[in-house]
Order: sequence, then structure tokens, then C-alpha cells
Amino acid sequence: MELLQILECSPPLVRQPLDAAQAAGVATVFKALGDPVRLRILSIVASRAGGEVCVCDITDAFEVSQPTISHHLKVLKDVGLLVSERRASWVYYRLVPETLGELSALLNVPVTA
Amino acid sequence: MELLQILECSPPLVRQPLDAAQAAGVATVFKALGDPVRLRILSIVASRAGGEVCVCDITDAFEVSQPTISHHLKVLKDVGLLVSERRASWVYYRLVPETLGELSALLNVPVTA
DNA sequence: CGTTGAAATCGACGAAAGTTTATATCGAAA
DNA sequence: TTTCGATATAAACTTTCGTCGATTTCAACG
Repeated sequence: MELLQILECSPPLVRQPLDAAQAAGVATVFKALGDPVRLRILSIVASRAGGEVCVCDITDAFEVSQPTISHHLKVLKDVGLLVSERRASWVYYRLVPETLGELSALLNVPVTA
Repeated sequence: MELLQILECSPPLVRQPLDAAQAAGVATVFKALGDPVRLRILSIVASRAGGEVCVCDITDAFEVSQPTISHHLKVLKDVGLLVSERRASWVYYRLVPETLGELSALLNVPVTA
């Protein structure tokens, strides 16, 4: 199942109710955002100027173990929020802005008319 | 801790990394969105024309038990996404658009410059 | 009053999630 | 090929979460 496609097909919450299938897909993505460590990782990657962050830099920014960081990165990658690329011994992660944008659109509330 | 205030003080993810306290607060709200039943409940309330939905109508829309729906409503209420009001024997829930809007802003990605 | 219906709370149980330690993989370098 | 540093995977443990049945609260009504 392609989560980004599910997001693209899901109308804003204020427009019409989600069906069960849409809700299941969208919930998977929000669940990935429902952890403080993952949120911080995502914000580090998303706000990085160059667009790329080395795993080693992320690991250094937290007090949890390296496997824990690796696990959280996998979760964020599995839901389509991040992608990774290996170069030499290092792995770099960068944001998938489309996924984040779809999420934002899903939650968007029109200005009070 | 007032979650809406935390949301108001948290910059968009693409702007700057969240600190630990902000991440903890924001994660609580996203965690509430990370369940299919809660997402559907929220979308039902958010998209309702009159702005209000009776608990009885929500319960009828799902196949889970009444206590389960009540539990999910409490979660959504605790994070500031919904508010409730009792009238006679019935309880009505409605959306807090500010909270949803802050979440949307948090995830917003500027158009690719 | 006592009853009835709607909604919330409680207690318990199984499943899922976050973390750690230990181990494996992978690429570079000696 | 052996070693070393970086990252991922595996196994195990603990806590959290979603769900249910049973009970309670609350308001309206006989």
C-alpha cells in the first residue's frame, strides 16, 4: 500500500469523513509522528539547510542508543516521510516534502468565513 | 500543560528543530491522531455541517463498543481537538478548529522556491 | 421515589510500541 | 583478507494502548 497515494486521495478532515481504509493509512503516518524522538528527528532533517542529515549527526543529538535512532528512522522512512541514501560508510536522510504537505493539507482548516 | 499553547509556540518543522519539551507536547496530539477510529471520529465531527455531533450518532457509525468510543472521545478531548457539552441526556462534541489549524501550520511546507 | 436510556468510568486482558544489549552487515582502508 | 567504524537487524523486556464487559453517573420521565 502506498501511503502517499492514500494521503493524496484523502479529503481534508473538515470536508468529509474518512472511510475506514483512508483512516487506516492516514493513522499509520500520524502514528509515526506520535513519538517525541521521531518528531525531533523529523524536524532536524526537515529544517536542515542542505536538506540532508547524516545518521551520525542525529545519533549525537539524542541520549538514546544508536539502534533506537535507527529504528525511529526506519519508521519515518516506512511511512514515506523520509528517504535515505548511502554514501561510503555513511547514510544520509532527507525529507519527502510531498508527504508532509499532504498531511498539512489534510488538517487544514479554512479561514473562518 | 496547555497543549494548544505548546502548538502555538512550536515553529513549523521545516523551520527549526523542536526542543524536547515542544516535541513531547506535539507528539501527544499526533498520537491522538494515530488511531483509525479516532481519525474517523474526528473527521465526522470536523465535517459535520452544524458543527455538533451527538455521541449516539458516533457510536452508531462504528462497530466497536460504546465504552471504546467514549474512551477515544476522551483522548481527542484531552489533547484539545474536541470539546463537549451536555444537553439533557445527550452529549455533543464539536471541533476546536484552532488546534487543528496549528497542527496544519506545524506541518506546512512552503511552496518549493 | 424507581425506572429507563445515554454516556462515562473501572478493571482486566491481549497486542503493539519503545528501548536496550548483542550481533550482523556494509564499505573503506590497511 | 583482516580490521575498523557506521548503520541495520534480532531478540528480549517493559510499558503503553485499544478493546471489552461490568458498573456507575446523570438526566428525564412515570
